[in-house]
Amino acid sequence: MSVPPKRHIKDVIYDEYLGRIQRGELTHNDRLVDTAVAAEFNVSRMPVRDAFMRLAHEGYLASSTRGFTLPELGHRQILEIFELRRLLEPRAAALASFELTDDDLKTLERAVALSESTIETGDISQLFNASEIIRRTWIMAVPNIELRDTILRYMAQIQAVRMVTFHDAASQRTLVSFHRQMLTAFSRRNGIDVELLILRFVLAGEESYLRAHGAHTDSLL
Amino acid sequence: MSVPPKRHIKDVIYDEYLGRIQRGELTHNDRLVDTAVAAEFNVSRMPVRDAFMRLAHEGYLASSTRGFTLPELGHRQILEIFELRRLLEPRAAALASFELTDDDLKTLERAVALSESTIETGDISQLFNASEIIRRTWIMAVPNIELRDTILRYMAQIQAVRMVTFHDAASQRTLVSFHRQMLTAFSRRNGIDVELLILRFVLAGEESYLRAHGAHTDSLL
DNA sequence: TACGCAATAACAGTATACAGATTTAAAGGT
DNA sequence: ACCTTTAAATCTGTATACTGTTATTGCGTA
Repeated sequence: MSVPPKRHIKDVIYDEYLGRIQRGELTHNDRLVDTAVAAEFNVSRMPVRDAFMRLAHEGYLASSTRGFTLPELGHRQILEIFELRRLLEPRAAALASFELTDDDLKTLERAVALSESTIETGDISQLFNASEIIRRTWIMAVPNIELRDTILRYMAQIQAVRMVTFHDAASQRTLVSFHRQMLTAFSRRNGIDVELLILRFVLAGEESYLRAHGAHTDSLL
Repeated sequence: MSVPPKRHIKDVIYDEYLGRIQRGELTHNDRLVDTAVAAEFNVSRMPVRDAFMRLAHEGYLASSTRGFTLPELGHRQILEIFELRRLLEPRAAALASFELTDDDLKTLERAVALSESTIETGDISQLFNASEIIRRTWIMAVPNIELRDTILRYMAQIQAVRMVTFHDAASQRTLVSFHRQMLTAFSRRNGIDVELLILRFVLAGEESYLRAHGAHTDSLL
């Protein structure tokens, strides 16, 4: 008989908030307090606490003496993670290129169309969405599970970088152009092209970030 | 006045057991039960539970319905982590090569001498120790903290691989030879040499593992 | 208005208690 | 002896209660 897999409360809460974080539904103003969330779910503080502590240890949340918030990544930390991405993502994407299903490619196609439409509309949040869909689609196709999980771990960095770069028109056009190129490379299941393209993509992201960061810190002087 | 940094019990327990695991002081026969450890430390179950759950989520322990044990890595998982190591460790070691202090190099020198002495004595546990010292020394010198933490996370794989390869005489000699070469490359602070050497080292480890694994599974037929 | 200080509130860490699940042990039947 | 069923022990998940620490608030003072 089909056993309802009896999920633990803490796992339900964990998944729920991991999803919210990864979909960018939380802002830096949100303060998560276990007692409040516990009341919301009609459970005790403990499973919520377990879930939040786990998210904090994994880097998705920052714990303070006053609840949990989104982590504030330092400039240095962001640059360090760019180095990790340069090492991991080209290879991972190349591996994924052989695994993407036709459905995945259709998803990519729709997301790329969405991405390109934002050039006209200037709708940043749609560009956010499109980027996220594209990224998740190929990452989920990475057959090396350990590699995939390692990449998934620095979601917070991706968000932080997007936050500071998406408002720059030049970076925006570059991004959309990369999206189109990714679709092409993935569609051809050309691992070599994908590997090089993703490397260039990460490097371009780093450049955009440095440019935006420089502009921002300059304005503070 | 100097504030004693008031460490939480759960963090003390976490550090204690992380150390024991990383030093290889636990075997697969050991079953860790929070109530038992709690009694040992004269604390309640909760902080011990927090510590063990964290270790489990980080991959250092496997949780079952009956306490925590060392994780049993599958063949596939071990191979996947070898791929991660190929991508990360050459670069990380190259970065570390510029950061190693003279003290670090002295430590490496002693460890390499210890490693070489095991060719005569055949003392496997000493080879274990030497490998661990060498590895930890250069990893701790990696200046990119995110990269370093990522590498430190798959300690369990390292242990598992050592376990199955160290009893093979050929693998043993190869390992000792690599240790000597690492000392040379690190001493010269030659990033290029180090990068290539570590790549070859990881590849050799993978070969040894596959050989040992093949021999083992063959014997089961 | 700005600053320092104490009272207060909010929250995480820890303790204890209990319930649910699962393995091990025991008992009984073939 | 061996399989099946039942009972007991064991351990985790969750709930509730308490404690300690730290941020916040509000008051008094310059």
